[in-house]
Amino acid sequence: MATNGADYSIAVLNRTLDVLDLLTEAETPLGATEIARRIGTTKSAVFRILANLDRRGYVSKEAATSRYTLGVRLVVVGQRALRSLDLRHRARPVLEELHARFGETVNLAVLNQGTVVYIDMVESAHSLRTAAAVGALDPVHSTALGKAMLAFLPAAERNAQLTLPLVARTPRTLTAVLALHQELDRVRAAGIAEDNGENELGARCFGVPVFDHLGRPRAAISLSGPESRLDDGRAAEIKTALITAAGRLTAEIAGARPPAVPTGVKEEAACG
Amino acid sequence: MATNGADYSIAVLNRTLDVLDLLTEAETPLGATEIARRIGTTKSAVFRILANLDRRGYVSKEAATSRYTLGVRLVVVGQRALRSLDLRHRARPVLEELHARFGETVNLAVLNQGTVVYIDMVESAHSLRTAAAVGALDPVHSTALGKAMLAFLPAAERNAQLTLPLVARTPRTLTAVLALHQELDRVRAAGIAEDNGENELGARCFGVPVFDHLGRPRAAISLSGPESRLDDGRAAEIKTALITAAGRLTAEIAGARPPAVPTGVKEEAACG
DNA sequence: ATTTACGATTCACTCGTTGAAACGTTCCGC
DNA sequence: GCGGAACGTTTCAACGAGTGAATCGTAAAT
Repeated sequence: MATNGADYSIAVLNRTLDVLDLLTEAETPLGATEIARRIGTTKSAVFRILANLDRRGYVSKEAATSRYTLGVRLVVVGQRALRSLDLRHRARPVLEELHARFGETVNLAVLNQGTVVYIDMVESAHSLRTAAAVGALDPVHSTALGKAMLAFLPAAERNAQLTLPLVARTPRTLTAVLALHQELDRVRAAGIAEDNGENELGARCFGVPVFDHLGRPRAAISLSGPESRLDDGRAAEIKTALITAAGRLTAEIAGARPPAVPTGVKEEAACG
Repeated sequence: MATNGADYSIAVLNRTLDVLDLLTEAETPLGATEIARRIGTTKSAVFRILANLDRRGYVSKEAATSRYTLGVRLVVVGQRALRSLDLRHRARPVLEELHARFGETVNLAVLNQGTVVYIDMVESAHSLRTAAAVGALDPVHSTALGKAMLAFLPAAERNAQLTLPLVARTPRTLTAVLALHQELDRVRAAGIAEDNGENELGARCFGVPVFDHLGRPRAAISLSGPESRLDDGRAAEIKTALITAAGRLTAEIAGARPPAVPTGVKEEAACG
């Protein structure tokens, strides 16, 4: 499809975001030349962009080495972004309730740029536990959270969210697109996604999508823990509880909606 | 002085950061037209900027109303920015130690764009306590943290960090530039800044700067609480402990340095 | 001491951002 | 229910602005 091509794209702006994204991934401060090389531009362009970002506090230049890091202003903006996610506020009590009932780690995540972004969580008190962090990222295809949202996305968008090739996080990760799509069919039928050591060996996770008022998956909640504690005996109860919880959340953020398993999410524009 | 004028300024980029800064301040989602009006540009420019930011997840467009909020990607970048502040890691034990000893709220902050940015804190366990949040902002002129850093900044930069007019947070806030400079002279002489209800009535706070290897104030730590508990009796002990703690931190981040009260920070380039 | 590589700076070119104007839609008041 | 206002969206020609190749000075590497 696409009348597109280059939309409303602004070159400088995209390069700027490339710089920020690169600095976000980077483990260590980066120099202008290296940044230019990695994002495929010239030194001078990057240099000027960095000068602008620095002046505004969005990046920080190490005085000694002239290398750059993410700036303090991004902490301010990021915290503000986090607090303004009202989804997070509404989900809190639901997460806490699930945590109280099962004693395992409970997560809230959204889909962003083809990755799962953790927005909130309540960690298990067990010493052996799964743990994520706010703002942390995980692949869509190897997590219950990702698969839960993916499954209920219109087919076109679904593919757009996949980063090919599907990297194997563990030997169990589904790396074949076809296999993943079949898995997503199962998820859609069951209303719940499952991850058995596909993202991290020994960890099991159940994820359920939360929908907005248009019936589009806007987030997902999950419960995760070591396989040893999440045996099939407990699984059934947990799954039911998750589906109920997600339904309640959907009902709340969507206004008034069928809270149960949404069965009818058809491909593309289901306006019937 | 300035050969400047417009430096390496990039128009689109500055406008983009204006948009982000505006969305950061905003309490509610904003439309393109309103943003344009507030930052003084045309609708179409803002619209295109927003389209670009949206595509990258830096802002989020409410599907229903076409109004914009800070995006999830900023949560990711912001959390990363926070974690990459190694100052924060190093300061943690110092903050915890001060908190353990006095049982009051202890803060770590840096100067950014003329405001105090809280980077980390350990909150008092008392029910009546001062409380800030990571990423929160406060004025430089009304806080002990701000005054502590301001006092040791070269005169030129000091003025650059002041947002005039100095707004009165309380009746006690110093709003006269001259009075503030006199206060900063006292802070410089004492090596510690004090805030007696200047930022919030009933709250008292002591702040000490932390220096980098060039002797420039890079951060400040503070201890704050209700005036009722921070009486002059305890103040002396607290002040000494703060100065010692900040000295230790300075020594650590600056490499090896005179950890005690830095007395000789002269105006401009003190390379003697 | 020599070399290399980096950050910083310059400048003419031209490509891409600009802003005014117009379109379609939604929302409000009458 | 109807007019109007205000919004988000789209278009387009013009010129201002960002580009990148080349250069300088400096700091690290051999």
